[in-house]
Amino acid sequence: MATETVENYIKALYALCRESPSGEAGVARLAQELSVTKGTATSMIKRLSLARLVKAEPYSGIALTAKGNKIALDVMRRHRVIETFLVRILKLDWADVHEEAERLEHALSPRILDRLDHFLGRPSTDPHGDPIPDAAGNVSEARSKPLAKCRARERVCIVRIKDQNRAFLKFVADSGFMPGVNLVVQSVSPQSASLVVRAARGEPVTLSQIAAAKILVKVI
Amino acid sequence: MATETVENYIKALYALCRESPSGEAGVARLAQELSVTKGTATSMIKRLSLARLVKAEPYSGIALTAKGNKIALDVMRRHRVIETFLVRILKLDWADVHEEAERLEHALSPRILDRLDHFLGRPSTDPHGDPIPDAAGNVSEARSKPLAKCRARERVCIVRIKDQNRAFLKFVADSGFMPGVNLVVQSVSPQSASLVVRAARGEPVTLSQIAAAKILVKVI
DNA sequence: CAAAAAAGTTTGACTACTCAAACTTTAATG
DNA sequence: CATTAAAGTTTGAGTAGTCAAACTTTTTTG
Ligand SMILES: [Mn+2]
Ligand SMILES: [Mn+2]
Ligand SMILES: [Mn+2]
Ligand SMILES: [Mn+2]
Repeated sequence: MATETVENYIKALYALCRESPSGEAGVARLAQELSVTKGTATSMIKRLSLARLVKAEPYSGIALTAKGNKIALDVMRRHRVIETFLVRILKLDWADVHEEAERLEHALSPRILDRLDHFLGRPSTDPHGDPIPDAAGNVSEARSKPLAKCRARERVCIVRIKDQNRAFLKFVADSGFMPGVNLVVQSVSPQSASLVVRAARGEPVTLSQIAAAKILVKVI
Repeated sequence: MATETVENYIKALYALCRESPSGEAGVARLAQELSVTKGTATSMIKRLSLARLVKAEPYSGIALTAKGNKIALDVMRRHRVIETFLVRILKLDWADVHEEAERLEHALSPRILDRLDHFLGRPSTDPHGDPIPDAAGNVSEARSKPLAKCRARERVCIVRIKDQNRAFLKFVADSGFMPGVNLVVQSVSPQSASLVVRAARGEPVTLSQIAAAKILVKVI
């Protein structure tokens, strides 16, 4: 079994590879993500490479192998099932569960994970709208686009918040926004790089492009 | 925060001190309990001593300090709340939950522990009848005696099974015995070091003194 | 009580993980 | 394209935890 540290590196690598156009991660970002020095990250990459969890050439990009990818998906599955449990059953705050799941994700056995998943009714997404991979590692991401790309008068439904930052999640929730909530885009102002949206029975809220880029929606 | 390893040592020390007449633990038993060598245990004791979690003189007994005691009770609280959750909510087998809780007990934050405890209705004992310390570290052990000490025709109620061994728990459960179950002692045979007991609507079961010593009961 | 057994300690070595700091390679930019 | 800046690597050192094996102290027991 991969150690907690290895699982954290693999999960970070997965995310970095996703968001990089080349599909490869770099040591500097990885180190930053995990709050370790570049040297530490380099030596871990060497170990992961030896264990065939990543493919990496010196001074070049890092990519997960199939084995590494499966571990990343397993950890994400545990993380998201736990978040769902914490919010739905234990009524923890939406904004707090990420940190909690960050530790618990390493302590769940396959048996407990499955029971928990079953108890929750096999949820397909977590409280933030992040898709939950199934036990085999299949992820089905719902089609969506950033709210920032929407036009005035569009009617959309929030499907996902792509930021685990507590303050941001707090702000989003306080504005009445959550996956499943319907919005109307009232106006778009490219000059001020912001847009005004309104939930079903809520006040109009102004969002910067940056904030709106982290809210994924589908047209209804 | 104490590491997972330290928590396991402290918890083992707590149990060993309980069951020793002198109230002190020894390195050999500790090492055996944790499946490490005596040398490893010795060096850990030195570290725990430096951290003021135990009091220990070379070649003499080991005792927990107040600080160490509180950690032991915290870990036991987490362990038992988790076991209760696993059995009551996730429907895991009585005999399996100990191993699972052994890992999870190190990953629960105070916040999650409290929510879980609240969700379960602040249980006072775990599925094996072990008392759950409260958040302040108070334990209230129900008055009880070993089934092995009972006389023929006594009517008793099982309050606790003092053995986490899977095979033993399996046997006990298969015999229909659990905390809360009422028993009648049908006969006691000192010669064969065994006794025959019967649950309300169950077959008579023969138990060795050794097995009966691990089943705590109260007279009804 | 002397010899053997058990309990406890020390030493040297190893893995996993980490940092600081010096160093090398690659990328960016005037 | 020469010079910085950024990215990546190496080295030396340190902590946490572990083992094997030699050693010392205490306890048992014939
Ligand atoms: Mn984590
Ligand atoms: Mn999430
Ligand atoms: Mn444990
Ligand atoms: Mn128990």
